[in-house]
Order: sequence, then structure tokens, then C-alpha cells
Amino acid sequence: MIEPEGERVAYDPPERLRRLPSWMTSEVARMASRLVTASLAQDGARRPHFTVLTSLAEQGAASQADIGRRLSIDRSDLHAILPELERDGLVRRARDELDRRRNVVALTAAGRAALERLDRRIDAAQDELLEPLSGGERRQFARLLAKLLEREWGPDR
Amino acid sequence: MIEPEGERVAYDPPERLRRLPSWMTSEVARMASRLVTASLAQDGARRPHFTVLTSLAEQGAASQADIGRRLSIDRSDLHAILPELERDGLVRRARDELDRRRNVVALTAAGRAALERLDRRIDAAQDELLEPLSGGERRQFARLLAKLLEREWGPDR
DNA sequence: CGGATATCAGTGTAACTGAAATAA
DNA sequence: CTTATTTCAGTTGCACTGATATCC
Repeated sequence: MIEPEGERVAYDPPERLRRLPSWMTSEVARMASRLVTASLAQDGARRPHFTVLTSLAEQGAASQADIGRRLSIDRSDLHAILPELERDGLVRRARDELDRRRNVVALTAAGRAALERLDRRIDAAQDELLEPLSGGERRQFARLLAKLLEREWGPDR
Repeated sequence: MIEPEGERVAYDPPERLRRLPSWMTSEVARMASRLVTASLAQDGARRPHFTVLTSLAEQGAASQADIGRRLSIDRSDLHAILPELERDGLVRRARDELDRRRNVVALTAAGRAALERLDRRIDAAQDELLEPLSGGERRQFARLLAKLLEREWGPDR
């Protein structure tokens, strides 16, 4: 069917797509990505910065290669991120004297403080994302997502 | 904490990330994207091809500009996709004689048949994605996703 | 003329690849 | 000699921008 004259065509994906779980999930992920990116930007941070700081806080200091493997961030991308975090005083990098190939990356006090601020930003973004859902629905949503991901992580997490 | 010697570090994102709804949603979306891409590839198609064919089947023939607006696909990307679909005989493009700026794109019989095959591939990918969930859980998951997206589409859909 | 369409070249970005220098 | 780590240059895929010829 050709659009009637004068009819402005707007964003309007077909029903078949809008009902596909894979499509809806991608749309929600896009929404989440926008919200998270915007919330971190308020503190001048981007996603990988938050990811790295969180890993250092929870899993401890590590070499760049290990950080990359834990978070599945490419070594080249880490190489772009870490100097920025170091310049802002959020992490300290030092040669590992037991294995002088390695740069051991550790969180600083300033990094810990920055992470606390980012944590609050991230939580606010989650609230905004889940705003249409009740508390019970939010828990249910999280449970279903976790169930879908258990295959990747293994059930023992 | 430095990794103990000999310990191989594997993919293991921190708990804080793994519990974030935004993060879990993105992971599930990545999983869905892999499954959908692989299922379409079995018939030599990619995502935008399926999207365009679906729109033509459900919403009817349209100009390239209108297809782009309906699906929010960039005009340049459409320009890459449509010649491929035309070459394979899945769509027909013809100058609109009432507005000779427009290329009216329409599904062919071969296109309709190809779409039927792709539809089955897509449904199989959904099944694979949702495999860990029961029937009731799948409906619940779809309901929650739709609720999160109602803000974008408006509630009247 | 202003505005829309289809086309095509080019830009910006992010994920990744290859390779060098250093060290184990 | 082989392997691992960090660094850095380059590639690829993708979304998007700018410009042009055509048409309303």
C-alpha cells in the first residue's frame, strides 16, 4: 500500500518485529545503554571506565591482560582507557617486580570515591529504565534475565 | 588481589555488573543477536534484509525514504540493502509515475516465499534464546519487555 | 525557488588484528 | 627459542553526514 498523499511516515516498525522477544530485548538494551551512558557522562565517565573501576574494587588489582580477560575488554581498548584513569588519579599503575612484563593496576582512594559516585549514577539509571515496572515485576524481570544468562556463566554463580 | 601463579584468568565479570538489569539486558540482547544473525545466515540473509521484507509484507510497498523512516534505517544503508534484495528477485523497484522522484519497492512472490523461510528461522532462534524459560515465563518476559517499551511507542499499540 | 528523493562518497566510532619491544 | 605482556598502528564493520542530480 502506498502512503496516502500528505501522510507523514514516522517510525513504525511492523507488528511482527515488535512482538519478537529478540527485537524487544535489543530495544530495551538500547534504551538501557542510552540511560547508562548519559548517567555516567554526568561525571565525565564512560562505560568501560565504570566497568574497570568496579572490577578493581570487587576483584582486586590485576595486570592489564588479566583485567581484559576478566571483563572481555580488548587489550587495545584497555590501553586507551587506563591512561585516562591514571591521569585522573583513579588508578595507579606499577610494574610488577615479580614479573616485570606486567603493569599491576590498582584502585586509589580517589578511584574508590569516584566509583561510589558512579555507583549512585548507575543505580539511578536502573530506576529510570525500570520505572514502568512495580517492585515485584522488577525482581521478576531480573530473575528471568538471570535465568537466560545462566547458560553462559554456568549455574554456579 | 594479584592472581596466584599459574592461575589462568577467564571471563568473570564482577557480581555488581552481573546483577545490573541494564547489563543483563545487554548480554541477553547480544545472545539474541548472535542467534538471529546465525539463523538468518543459514539462508544467506542478514538482519536488515529480514526487517525490510517483513515491513513490505505487513505494511505494504513504499518508497525507499518511507521504508527508512518506518524502520529507522538510514537511507545510505537502505541503498546498500535494496540492490541486493532486487538482485535476488525478492523485491521489485519501480519509479513511481505519480512522483517520479520515488522508487516504489514491492515484495515479489519469491520475496514472500523467502520471507516465509526466514520467519521459521527467526522463530527457531527465539526458541533457542528462550529455551531455559517455561511457557509461562516466556509470556511473562515478553509482557515485561513490552511494558518497558510502551514509553517509546506510546501505549496505543 | 524551496523541499524531497535516491544515490554515492566520505567521516567518526568502536571492536578487533598484527606486530614490535620487553621480559619470563 | 617460545610464550606472555604492553604498546601502537592499522583494519573492518557500521551508523551516519554531505553533496549531487533529479523531480515535485
